Amino acid sequence: MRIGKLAERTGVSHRLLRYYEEQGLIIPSRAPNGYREYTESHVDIVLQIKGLLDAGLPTRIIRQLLPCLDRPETIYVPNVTPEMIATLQREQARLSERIEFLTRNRDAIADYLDTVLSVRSVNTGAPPSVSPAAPPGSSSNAGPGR
Amino acid sequence: MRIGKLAERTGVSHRLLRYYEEQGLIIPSRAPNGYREYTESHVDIVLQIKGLLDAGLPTRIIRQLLPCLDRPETIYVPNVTPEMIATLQREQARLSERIEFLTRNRDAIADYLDTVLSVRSVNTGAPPSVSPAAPPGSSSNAGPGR
DNA sequence: CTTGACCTTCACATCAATGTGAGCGTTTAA
DNA sequence: TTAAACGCTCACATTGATGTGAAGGTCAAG
Repeated sequence: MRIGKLAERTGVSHRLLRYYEEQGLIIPSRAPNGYREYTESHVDIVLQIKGLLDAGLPTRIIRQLLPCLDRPETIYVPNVTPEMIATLQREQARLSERIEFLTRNRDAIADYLDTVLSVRSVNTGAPPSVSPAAPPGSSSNAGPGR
Repeated sequence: MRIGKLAERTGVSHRLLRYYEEQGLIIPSRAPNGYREYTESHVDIVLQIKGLLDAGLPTRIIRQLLPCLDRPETIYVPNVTPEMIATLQREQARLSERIEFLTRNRDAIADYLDTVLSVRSVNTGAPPSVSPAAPPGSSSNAGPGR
């Protein structure tokens, strides 16, 4: 399929699809006339990219992650360097941290909503307290942060 | 404390602390000479902001979230509008989505690492080469629409 | 053949999060 | 009293993810 169709299927703009390509995240083939040609699997990949970007990961990392988020049989890359493994482990830890942090904050919001809604429905009495989320490991983030 | 101390305590640069202020995320008082004066609780708030930013939330949203993630005494339920509640509920859902997505991806990375490491420990010969990019048949995990 | 939809590249614009530095005032300590 | 260290504002620079538009090529339908 061509770029317009892929944009429609994924909800990602033409511009961004070209940007992803420029960043080395997708590599469409070209028709004789120069048009980009995408396959069905590109739909999944673009959705994946979109999700990771939305999750706050930079393209630089996504580029490294993508080959590892595929089906098990297709994934043994010949030249898997120790640095690559280290990067993945780091990123895995980073994701865990992020997940924890987001979870704590989501729960804090939930508590807040509970409090507000219950107080609202009763309209009097001392407002209960919710505990805030402590930020994770905090300073000196090794990787080049965003 | 003044801005230098806060920067040191939080690992956030002077410039960013002023930026957060400009964005309405922190509101220090001013000494007679114009210097910003921060309290102890600003340390926590800045750490909180840092974490949320790192988690991919924009300042615009953080601004709305912060009053709900604050210290117990401050949760005195101000004029909380229905729109505010709706925003929070939306953001809560968004956080949940993000958490799920990140979790799936983290687990996918974990699987990959497991595979690679176990293959590595058994592997005695050169692994067969594989097509460099975009192997067909990907359906591992489609991103959540948004 | 012309029109319109779709594609191409190139390039400038924008927004958020940061960095950096200039130019100037304040505090501190030798 | 002077220098170092710190603070202030203003403002331009940069990076990453996007938008937008110009100038033009391809192609199907009228």
